[in-house]
Amino acid sequence: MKITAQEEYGLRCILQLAREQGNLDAGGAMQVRDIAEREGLSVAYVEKILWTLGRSGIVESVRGPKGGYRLTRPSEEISIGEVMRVLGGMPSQEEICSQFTGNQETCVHHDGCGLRPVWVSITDFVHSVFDKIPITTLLRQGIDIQYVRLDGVGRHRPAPVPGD
Amino acid sequence: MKITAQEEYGLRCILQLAREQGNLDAGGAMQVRDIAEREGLSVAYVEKILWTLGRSGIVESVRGPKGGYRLTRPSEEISIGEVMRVLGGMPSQEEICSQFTGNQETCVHHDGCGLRPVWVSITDFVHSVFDKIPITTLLRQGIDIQYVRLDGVGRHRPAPVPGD
DNA sequence: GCTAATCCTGACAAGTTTGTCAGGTTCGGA
DNA sequence: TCCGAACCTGACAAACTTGTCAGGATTAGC
Repeated sequence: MKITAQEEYGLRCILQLAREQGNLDAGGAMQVRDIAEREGLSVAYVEKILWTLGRSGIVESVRGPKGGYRLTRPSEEISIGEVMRVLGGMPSQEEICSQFTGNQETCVHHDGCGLRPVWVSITDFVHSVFDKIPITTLLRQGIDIQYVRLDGVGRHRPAPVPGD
Repeated sequence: MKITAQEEYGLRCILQLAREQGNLDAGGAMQVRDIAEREGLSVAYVEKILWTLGRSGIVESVRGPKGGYRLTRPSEEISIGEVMRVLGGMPSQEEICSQFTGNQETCVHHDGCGLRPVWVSITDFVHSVFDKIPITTLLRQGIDIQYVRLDGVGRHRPAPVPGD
């Protein structure tokens, strides 16, 4: 399970915008050059990444001199899962079933898990977790496992929930 | 975030071994050819994957005629995270910090999250989740999100748990 | 101790991802 | 109105991943 370079850098760029969001005037934007400099990336590469993010509506551009990029929504409302999906790392359900079927035309898991490849199980799961985590979590602390209750994972019957 | 082909196929091979585990005599093993056939993969490729798994002690080989592969431990004791790490998709902590630093020599996150790239936060998190899920979960049902209680992820204070 | 079945392993071609380049388009301000 | 700062975008070389190939090493059974 790998984070692609685009995901890493895309998230970093988004985090730069999130940090700056409070400092900007209404209508203000952050320049690609500044982001590139702070992250140690080339301007061309940051442009490419921001273009991808822009196409899907997470960030928007302001053209012309004094232009740049900014988030379209408050950073608290953007989830890690959303950003990762946009950056191409997380394939959608439809794409999944056409991959990883080996040499045969149809999925070969005759019994047990039916047609679902392992892929789907794991990706589904990761999706549902990261869709619930806002990017601001990464600004503060990384993702703290202590806030995820893992009781019952991998068992058939949910373990009793200790009175919270 | 991508599952690599090796992870997908490696997990499938392990699951084949796990399914067969009960049917085998003590000392018995499953042949590469059978696994390859059931998964629709080439024998050569399955050999390569099993060799990787063998090197790290998750499976072991029996050479000669009637040889093959088998798990070294009961399948309930093998976690998805362990298998994924072995198959090369999940880099260890040490490897992580030497990657993804952009064009500069040192990590450029001056403030906020210190030296940790986004990479580390997310990978740490995924590790700690998958290390708790045995591979047998994939045999039964995929990973059922309903058994993972996500309340509070990404918030500072855990949300109340609704009565089960 | 042969033989054949089976695992073992390094080298390599094809495909994908990564990051750069070069040239375009838009638009605020002198 | 024109200039230059800044975003926009397709094409491409380098690096990595994937899956195959060919030949080698081990050992059960005769």
